[in-house]
This record gives sequence, C-alpha cells and structure tokens, in this order.
Amino acid sequence: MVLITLPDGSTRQFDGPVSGADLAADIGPGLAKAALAIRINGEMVDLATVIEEDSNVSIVTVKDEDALELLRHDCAHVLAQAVQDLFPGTQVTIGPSIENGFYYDFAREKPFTPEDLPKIEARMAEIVDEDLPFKRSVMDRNDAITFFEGKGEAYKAELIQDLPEGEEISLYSQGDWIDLCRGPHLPSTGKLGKAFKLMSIAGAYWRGDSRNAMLQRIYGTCWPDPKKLKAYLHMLEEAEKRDHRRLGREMSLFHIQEEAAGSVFWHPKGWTLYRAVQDYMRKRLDDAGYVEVNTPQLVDRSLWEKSGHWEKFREHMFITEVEEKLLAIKPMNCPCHVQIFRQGIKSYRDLPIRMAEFGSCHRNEPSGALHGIMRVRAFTQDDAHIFCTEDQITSETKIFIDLLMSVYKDLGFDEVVVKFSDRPEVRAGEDATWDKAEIALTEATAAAGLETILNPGEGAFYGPKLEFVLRDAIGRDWQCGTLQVDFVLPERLDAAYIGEDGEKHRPVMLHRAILGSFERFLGILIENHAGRFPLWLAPVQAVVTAITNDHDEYAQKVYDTMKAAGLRCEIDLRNEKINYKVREHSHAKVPAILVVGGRESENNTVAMRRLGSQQQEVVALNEAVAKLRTEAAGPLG
RNA sequence: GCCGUCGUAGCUCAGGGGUAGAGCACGUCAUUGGUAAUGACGGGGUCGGCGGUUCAAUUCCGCCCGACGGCACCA
Repeated sequence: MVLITLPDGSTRQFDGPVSGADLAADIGPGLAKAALAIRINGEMVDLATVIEEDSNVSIVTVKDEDALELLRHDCAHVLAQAVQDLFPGTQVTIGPSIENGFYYDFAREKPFTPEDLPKIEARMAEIVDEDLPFKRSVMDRNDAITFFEGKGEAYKAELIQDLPEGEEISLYSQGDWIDLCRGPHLPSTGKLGKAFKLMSIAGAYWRGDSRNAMLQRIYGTCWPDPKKLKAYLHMLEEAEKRDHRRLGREMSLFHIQEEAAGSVFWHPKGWTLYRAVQDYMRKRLDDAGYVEVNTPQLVDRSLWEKSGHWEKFREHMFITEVEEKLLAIKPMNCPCHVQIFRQGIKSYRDLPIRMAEFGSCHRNEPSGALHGIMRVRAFTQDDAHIFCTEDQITSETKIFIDLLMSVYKDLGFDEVVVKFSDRPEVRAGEDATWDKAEIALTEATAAAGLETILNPGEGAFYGPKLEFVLRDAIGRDWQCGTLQVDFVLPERLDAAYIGEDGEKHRPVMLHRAILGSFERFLGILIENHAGRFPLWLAPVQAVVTAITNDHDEYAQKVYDTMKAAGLRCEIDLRNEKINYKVREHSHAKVPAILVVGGRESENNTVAMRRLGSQQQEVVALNEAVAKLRTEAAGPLG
C-alpha cells in the first residue's frame, strides 16, 4: 500500500508502487497530458519515477516555475544531440539551464559559425517532432568511464572521474543519443515544444579556468510557449534601445575612440550630467561630515611598494619612467589618503576622519574586459576613507549605509541587495581582529535594518567587505557601492593616532564608495532612465521655440528668463514647422518644450509640453519658471 | 588575455577584383506653418591601419588596431 498526499491535502491510496505518470492519470486525463515531472517530498524527479513509499507528491506542469528549468535543460540536451548529428566528432561537455535559457559547451577543432545556428535549430525541431522519450538508466562508475571513453567523450569521462567512488551514475537517452546527466527530464522531446532559439556562439574555458582548453559554447533561449519567447525577444530589443553606448551617441553624451581605448571623451551634455551627479554627491558628502581632498596622479614606486600594490597589483598599473625613477599612475586613492592623514599628529579626538576624493584612477584592464563606459581604464571613483577606531566601525558603517541608501533612492534606485564577504583563506591580520571586524559589520547591517547575503571567503585580504548591488528599471543587477574594513594598510603605511592613554594606536580604515565609479554609474543611470532623465539630471532641461519667426523676440525673452533662473535651457529659432521641432526635441529627450506664438507673447505665457505627454499646458511664464526651478533643484531642494 | 563575429559617409546599412550607393543627418534656396518628419537642389568617403597576391585590391590573403558577443579578470 502506498499513500500519496497531494498539495491540496487530499490523499490517494494505491495497492503498490505507482509511477508519477500513473498518479497523474489517476487524478485526471487533463493532468496526465500536462504532467512534466513530479516532486516527491519536495524533490523534483522524472514523471516516470516509481513512488515506493507513502509520500507527499505534487505534479509539475508547465505552469510550475521549476518546469522552466527542466524545459531549458532538455533543450540543451536536444541541442547537443542536434550538434552531434550534424557535426560528427564533436565532444559534449556540460549544458545547464541558466537565466532565460541554457547553453551547451562543445569540444570541437573547428568553431561553429553563425550560419550553423539555423541548421542546428532545424535539426532540433526535427528531434522535437520525433517525440523521443527521455529514458533514465544507471551505470556503475567505472563502466561509465569506460563507456564514455569508448565513445571518444574524454570530457564526460573526466567529469565522471571526479564524482565520488561508488556513486551511481545516471544517464539519459533520447532515441539513440545518450548523455551523462543527473536529471530530471521531461517525459519526451515532444513536450519541449518549439519556443526556443539559438542566440549566440562564444568561447568558454573548460571548467571556467583560463588555463584549460577553450570550448565552443552555444547559447539558447527557451520558453513554454511562442508568446513568451516573443516577449523575451522583444524585451531584448527594448534593452538594446536603452544601451548606454547607443544613447551616449544618440544624445551626444560621450564617445570613445580607438586612440584612447578604455577612456571616455565626455561631450558637453554628458559632462553636464556628470557634474549634476558630482555636485549632488559633493553636497551629500559635505552634509555627512566628509572632508574633500585631491591627491597626485603620479606616485613613486616606493609608496606602492610600501602599500603592497607593487607586489599584488602591479600588472594592472600603468608605470612610467621619469629621470630613472619609476612612477605609477595611481590605480587607487587609499595610499595617498594615508599620506594626508599622516601629516601632523592625530588625536583620538580627531577621529573619525572621513576623507573623500573624486579620485581619478587608471587601471590596465584586460582588453576583453572593456565595455562602453561601464568598464574602462580611466575612471573616477567617489572614493573615501574613514579613519576611525575599532570601536567606531559599527557606528561608521551604520552611518555609511544610511547615506548610501538615501543616495540610491534619490538617484532612482529603490531595490538594493547587500552582500557580505567574510574572511578569505589567504589573509592578513589576526583571527581575533577578523572576528571583531566581522562582528562590527554584522551589527551595523543589522542596526541599519538590512538583510545580507553571505559571500563566504570573498572578503579582501585585509578585511571583510560589504557590497551593494542595485537593481535597475528592467531588473538587471549592478554592483556599485562597497565598504571594506582594513586593518592592514594603516599598519603598512604607518598611520597612527594618539589615544586617550597617550599611546600611539593604529586607526582602522574603512574604504567606501557609493557610486563606485562615475563612468560606470552614469552608464547605469543612462540605462535605468533610458535617457529620459528627471529634470534635475537632464543635460538640457528645457527648449524654447516659437511657432513662427514673428515670435522670436518673445521666445528670446522666455529663454533669458529661464537662463536667469538657472535652468539649463536652449532656444530653437530655426525656420522649421512646430511639428518638426517638437518631434526633434522629443527625440532628444528634453524634459520640457516651451512653445510660444501670438497668444503666448500677448499674454506673457508659455505652452509647456512635458516629455512623454501628448498635451501641453498654457501657463504664465513666471509660473512655468517657478515650477521648473523647483523641480530642477532635485532631491536636495 | 582567450574564442568567435564585425570594421564602407556624422548615424543605420547595402554593395563588390576595374578608384562606391541608399535612407536619415548636414548645407543652400523657397516656404512662416499651433505641438512627433514642408519641398527642391547640393556637399560629403585614402571603404580601420600596414604588408602581400594581381595589369588592377575597398573587394582575395596575412599581420596589427579597435568594437561587439561570451569566457577569464573586476585586485
């Protein structure tokens, strides 16, 4: 007797062991058809799995979130079969489901070409039409190794080799194609449907290690139905439209050119945006008790040796020679900030010192890592170092987190995830010190009411860190802020303060950034707003234009009034139709268009049209200016 | 750095062994039009760079640079 409890609490009794498929059929023919897998006591297994004991069982259908993962994993298998059918001699390796799809890594002498993808897709569709059942079988570990080696599948054999001795190896077959796989799978390839698409080809190192061979990866996307596939492809198109590189060009914010790969040429409009963010940050830091400094770009090797950068970071540093001395362009600001701290004698009464710099840094990033303005070689951090006592770590962290959250909110980001990285295996400092630092950070995040995700062993060698990840308007995650506790650098660079006891003590340094780098953050900001910035950030806040040239004089008066009120305004007196001008300035994403004609000039009004609206509002000039001015003041009022 | 793709006008792209083409943008002229494209005409290119093959290369081949999609990296 087997007693099965369903999710709604109802039970069904069977005379003996029963398969998932039989159970579904017993419940109803509709469900039998829709069933893709079952979950026994929470664990997802094949529909064909025989339930031997009394269990809680649920039937997984396409409506189930987890079904998507099955679907995508199956799609990867079908891809692998199609590839091996079409390209004999290609070895299979791994093919997991990932967000929005799946990939499969193949070992093959000759890389795939984009033209191969449609052919592979066509073969995949045939395999789906064949409706081949996925069949699970098990094999002894050694037999499995021999089996895959015999097939010339060296990578699979290596994977099995690494599984523990005595482990049962499961294999799945579809038709005469067979693969090592933990499962579970759908009942048959026909259940997969055809809402999939191969997206791209890429190189990927075997086991993610750059010392290993490079495999050929094929990425695909897969959905329960064609409608969802279409929606996903549409979302990709929309994301492309807000790509900061595209908007940067279209809106003339910045450009990058060959001769300065990895560095940004900021155009007037982009620089205006940059300054708006920088001015805002400067004000926030000032209010939060920071002092602002500025430190050298070129610093002698000896300082980098003392700080440890010469040893640990040299390959990322740009080094130059001047009069037989080696100088490095600073990749970080911290050693320089310690130099300022070291000037004069510091008392415990001076702490904490919150030293900020919009620090321009250069790092020699690998060419393949460069990406628009998001990953560059020359960038400016909103960097600061808080020199404090160990006792102040918790309170300073709490204050910092509150500041950071408030800044993100002002800039349009409400969702923030915090990662906590604790001690790595290779580290400097005593365990007792690490205990103290980790506890201090934990307490601070708790006091700030934050939940954190633990990133075990991912801390810096000198101390634990918090990483702040924000989610943008279309659900993408970006790591921006950070806070790192550092006991090592003050020691290496001999920073000290005089304590209450009259003795010298080491301060702790908190390395912290909110935006991370301006370049990267502005890239995120552009994409988050899709270029349609709130008025306080918009490079051009308003354009004044006239219906005909007869009203140019009044338009000029409106423009002058706007300028005098401190608004970033442009005037468009071109001899063009109003439709044309409205269209053009709307495309340029200007938040406010002020149109004036005979009626407006007579009444001292403007017809104001806000971006995104199809209508305009006629208001008194002084009223319009006052309104825009308030809005342009931004979150700081 | 590694694998792949790409590089033609300001932008988006077509073309192809015999010194290049479209749309938009730009300029000139006409037009003065009430809220998302007025019309006509015109200017504009060392076809990413350097070599090679060829009577002839933007086109074919090689190397280099850069961008893009990934991988690795993000200290």
